[in-house]
Amino acid sequence: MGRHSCCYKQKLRKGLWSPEEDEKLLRHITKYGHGCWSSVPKQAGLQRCGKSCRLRWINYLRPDLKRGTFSQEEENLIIELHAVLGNRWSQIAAQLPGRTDNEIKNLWNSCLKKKLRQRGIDPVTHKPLSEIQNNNNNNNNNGLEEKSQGQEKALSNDNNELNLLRSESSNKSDAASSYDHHHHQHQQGQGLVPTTTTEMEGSFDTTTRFMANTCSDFMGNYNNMSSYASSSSTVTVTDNNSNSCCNWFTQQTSSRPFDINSDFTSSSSFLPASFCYKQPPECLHQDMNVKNTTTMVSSSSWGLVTDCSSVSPMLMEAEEAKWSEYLQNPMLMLAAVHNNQEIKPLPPTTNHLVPDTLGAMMLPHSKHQHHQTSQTSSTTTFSKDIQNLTAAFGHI
DNA sequence: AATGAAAGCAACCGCCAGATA
DNA sequence: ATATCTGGCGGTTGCTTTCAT
Repeated sequence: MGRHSCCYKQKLRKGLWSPEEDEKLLRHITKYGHGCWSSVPKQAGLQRCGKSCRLRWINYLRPDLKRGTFSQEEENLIIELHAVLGNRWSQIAAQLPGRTDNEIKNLWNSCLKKKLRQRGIDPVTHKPLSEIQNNNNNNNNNGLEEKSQGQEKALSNDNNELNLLRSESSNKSDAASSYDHHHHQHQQGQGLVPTTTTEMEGSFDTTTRFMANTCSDFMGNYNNMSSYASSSSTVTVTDNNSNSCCNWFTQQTSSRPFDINSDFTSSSSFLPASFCYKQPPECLHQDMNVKNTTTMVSSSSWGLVTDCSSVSPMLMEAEEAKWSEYLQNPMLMLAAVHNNQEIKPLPPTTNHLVPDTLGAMMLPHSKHQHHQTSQTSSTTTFSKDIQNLTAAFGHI
């Protein structure tokens, strides 16, 4: 139990991936999709287990990965999300496009925990350390509390942390200012919450920003464009009617063993049609200069031509958000908590949509589609995905 | 320059849940 | 109903790089 059958097989390579292996895997997945991961290594000619291939793709080869150092805003977001979600790294990662759960987990364990302790905040409970010590002194029987550190207790202290984060953000670096500037543009482009623009012009209001981002998530993984906007090669495309928006960007791949960007943009045979667009959809207005003739689209941008107007009221009334939405969009919960709104217990059944940061449309065998499509070939499902994309964009 | 410690990071391990045979 | 397979997640390990002495 616990060990996958593929791991029993002999002669499977372990350890670091070579560039040749990366290229094999990348070529295979971009051409056929991953389909059943257990069959990927055989089809791709790799001496690896499917699990290893999956991990390598998710954590390193995915074309929508951002990489690079985390911005101050990203760190703050992670801290706040951790206060709400605990060690649910995948859910936290879902709120940070281009970041992997592994990356965030590493950051947390190696850096953020330490930072919080230095600020006098317990990284587990998100409470002030002094308070924790007092509790320990007053009540030695705190084992249960430690274990249940849960979210309500963490949330009750969230304001402390928020204040700290806000004060830190008020002294944010130039880079962070740039980040906000771009984010502001993004917000305007989205036309989501009217109050957002005003608030963004003032102090950094995380909750407002989260809500805006959450709206984007809710409408199809179009989220956190600001993180892409921090890239010098970002192209923002907005719809003047404020009902749809788009952010076209080129991938930054400087830290990679080989230049995926150049591969993707210069070698059409290496790239499936759905990955590459020669030009943005005609219905969109391009308001920034394009540095590359070929533009990559983040998988998290799939479905970004959406009508947000139907969602904003829901977000503006977080109290109407059901638990399924809280689970789906933790920022909704965070926003509700910040507004002192009641969060009712989890209903017995939740039938929520789960955002897939990779984009279920792009990769045919996401968790929620896998079993529906497992009977069909990966080629067929990929074709369907392209059809979906065509439907979403009108044309490719 | 050498060396040990610390930090950063990639990858593996073990477990779980859902789907399928 | 049960066993098996598979994808996914969080915890952990171990290697590499950076830093301090």
